[in-house]
Amino acid sequence: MSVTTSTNLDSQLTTTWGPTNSCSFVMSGYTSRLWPHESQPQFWSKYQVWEWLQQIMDMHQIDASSIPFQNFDIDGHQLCSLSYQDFIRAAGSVGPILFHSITELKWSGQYHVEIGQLESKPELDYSCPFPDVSYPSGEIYDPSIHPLAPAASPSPSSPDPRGTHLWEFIRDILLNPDRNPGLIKWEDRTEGIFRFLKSEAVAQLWGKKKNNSSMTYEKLSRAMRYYYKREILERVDGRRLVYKFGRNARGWKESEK
DNA sequence: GGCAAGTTTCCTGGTT
DNA sequence: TAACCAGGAAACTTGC
Repeated sequence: MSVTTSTNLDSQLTTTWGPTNSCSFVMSGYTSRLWPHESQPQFWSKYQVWEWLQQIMDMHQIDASSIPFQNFDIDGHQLCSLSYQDFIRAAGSVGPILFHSITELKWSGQYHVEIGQLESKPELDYSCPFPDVSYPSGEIYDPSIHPLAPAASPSPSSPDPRGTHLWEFIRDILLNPDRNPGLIKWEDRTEGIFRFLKSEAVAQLWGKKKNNSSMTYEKLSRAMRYYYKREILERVDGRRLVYKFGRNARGWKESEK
């Protein structure tokens, strides 16, 4: 049995980078480690469900790879309709934790409805950092075409009119933190130093973009290392999962925005 | 079809 | 021991 409407990576990515809620991200400000209790989980988007999962993983220090996120390619309404057994089936030993969390949130949301007299649907309340940006429904977000990111600059040696190179893909994730749910983060923004937080997740995203479901971080990192020679990346010795943009990488500096 | 660029895949060996 | 890093070699994909 699967609680997911689709278990393929496509759906997972739609969840991660999906257009529908690309701007609806109050939750990106999760710095307090709280999701908006005002936002009833019934109204969550797929993206928000995914973020909630990430937060649970973080809070309980559970390895994100220990549950199949694609099993949660569902929106808040569907999530709330899952039974305890459904959670067990979908997330194994993590299921009870998820069930407990969502139950609490449902009660919390119900309480807010009662006292708040259905003030407004949370989805309508989301601020959008990119008000001019909209994505056609059903289209997977491609960070390389986001207006905030400089147009994917041609690679130093040859332009690729079709799309993004790996380093541009990485750069564009970094430049769009609201769509970067803890995958990669800047270590030193001014120096161009960044670190992979979820290396395998990034690899899967890259694999999705290249239509290659067997992509792994091992392979991705090999491609990254080829950039050293071309000075698109520089080595950062002694630090795992840490890379630095080199002199031939374009478009990552704030001054270049 | 040939070529080049940019990966992708596999591998061995070293480091953390 | 696992995960990651480094880099060689060959194969593959794509555009020209």
